[in-house]
Amino acid sequence: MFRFPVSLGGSRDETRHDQITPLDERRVVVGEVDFFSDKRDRVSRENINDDEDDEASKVHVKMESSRVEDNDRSRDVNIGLNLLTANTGSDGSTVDDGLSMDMEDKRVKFENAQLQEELKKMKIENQRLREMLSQATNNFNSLQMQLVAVMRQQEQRNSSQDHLLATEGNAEGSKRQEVQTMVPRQFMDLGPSSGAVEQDAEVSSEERTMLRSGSPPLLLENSNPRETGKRLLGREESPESESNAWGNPNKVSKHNPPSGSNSSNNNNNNGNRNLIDQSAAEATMRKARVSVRARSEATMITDGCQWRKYGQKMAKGNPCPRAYYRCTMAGGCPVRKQVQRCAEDRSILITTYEGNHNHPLPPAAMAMASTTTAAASMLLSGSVSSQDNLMNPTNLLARAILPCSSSMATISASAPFPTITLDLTNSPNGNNPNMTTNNPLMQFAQRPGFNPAVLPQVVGQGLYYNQQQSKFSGLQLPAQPLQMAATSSMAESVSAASAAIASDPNFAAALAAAITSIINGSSHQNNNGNNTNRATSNGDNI
DNA sequence: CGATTTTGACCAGCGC
DNA sequence: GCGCTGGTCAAAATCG
Repeated sequence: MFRFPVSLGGSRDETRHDQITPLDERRVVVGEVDFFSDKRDRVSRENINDDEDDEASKVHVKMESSRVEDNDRSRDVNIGLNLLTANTGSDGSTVDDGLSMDMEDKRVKFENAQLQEELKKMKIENQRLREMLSQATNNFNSLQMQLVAVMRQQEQRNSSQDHLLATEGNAEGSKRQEVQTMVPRQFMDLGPSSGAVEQDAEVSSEERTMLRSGSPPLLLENSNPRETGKRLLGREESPESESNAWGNPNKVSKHNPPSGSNSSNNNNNNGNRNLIDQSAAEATMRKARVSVRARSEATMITDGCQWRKYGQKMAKGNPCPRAYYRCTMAGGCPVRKQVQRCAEDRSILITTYEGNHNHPLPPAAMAMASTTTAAASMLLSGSVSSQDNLMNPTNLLARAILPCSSSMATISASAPFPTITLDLTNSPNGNNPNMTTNNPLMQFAQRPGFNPAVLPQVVGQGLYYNQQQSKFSGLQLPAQPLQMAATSSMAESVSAASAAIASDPNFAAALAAAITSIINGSSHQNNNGNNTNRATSNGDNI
């Protein structure tokens, strides 16, 4: 377990190495045998550097082929000129030139055929290498998930018996078994394919209604029905993307009283369960909000995404206006955020994220997405029970996301939306003065030149899971065991952290230490007297 | 000229 | 029913 972050990063590197090395070797074999000699003939003439790597040589191959064609054309041109000269002479010379031209043409055609054949081979090889790469990536993900499952098992073993899950009855036990088997499966499904997004869009509103009708009130209360009716139709997003927009659950919630009386119906729908789970999780994730408090003089924290401001309002009780932004990195991306300065301390910028990106993200933006997604998962997973102690998954996950989060991650019970607040202001009146010195993250954050507004990127850096991952992270479904929610959230958090290690070498050491401390601490965590986390479930459902 | 921001209007939920 | 509020829209203005 201690080696988890390191081994993950290492495994990823090794995986990459394992992937690349044979590929490179293979590529060298194919490339050198097929092209190198041919290349030398021309390279010697063209003074092309022989020290190119394989990728470059691949590109160069294409250039070579094109150059060959150019040379062929030039030959043709020269021949044509000769013919013109010859035509001015005797007929015999014309015949001779015609014969030589045929020979030349045949030779050129043969060379072209050879090159095309080699190109075909290269394409096939390239395809095979891609398949190998994707397979290796899938293997990596599955292994990662298995690791998370193992971690979770160990955590369960170490956790006390009065865990809040015990309150959910014995039936939970069987569900736990399901969790441990389903989670890796889910991760296996997190491949690059995006088809499931469309699948979600195809889930009928009735199914969603049934699903959500069994939700705890938390998952239902946040109806945002503004986007129903005419406005819904008038939105710029396509109907398909509309299903991913955060307005969609509102329509559903309108149909569903938050009574939770239909939960039995949900249990009867095991056939469509996975599909429904995903869509509902997605909807749930959209409703959850993650608020990041950071000290920044800028108007907006840097989170790597492209945002377009679509509104500004004066919020009650705050002299500072609240700005509304929408993600513009992809058309129909449902992610939005609100930016507002804190009324009490205007140096604090409060950024509230909502929704999940439906498009790949650059590394910097992945950070925000992964942080908010993991935090939302954390929030929702912890919302199932009113019991709150250190064994509550909320706290576990808070520690996973922010090892220093015992006093940094708070969940609002009063907000109209379930909102988790990641307080990165590190205010002097913080609850845990030792936090910043004991925690690698905060040590990192305290480095000179570190912008606290970018901390979310650092915390969640690298979780390159798009919609698929978001769905996975949102598996906190009403009919799903809480354990599953906790596991998935934990998995996501760990994934985010491990991805960060792999993607940000400068921060690898600090994060590795942080994650190590998390994992290590999970086995004996009830002792934290400094925990002041107000991780309470949203009040409406309690 | 396209993208982004500004800003007033509009809509729906909620409380009284 | 009315007013308040939060959230969104969309035309105009601005920016690069």
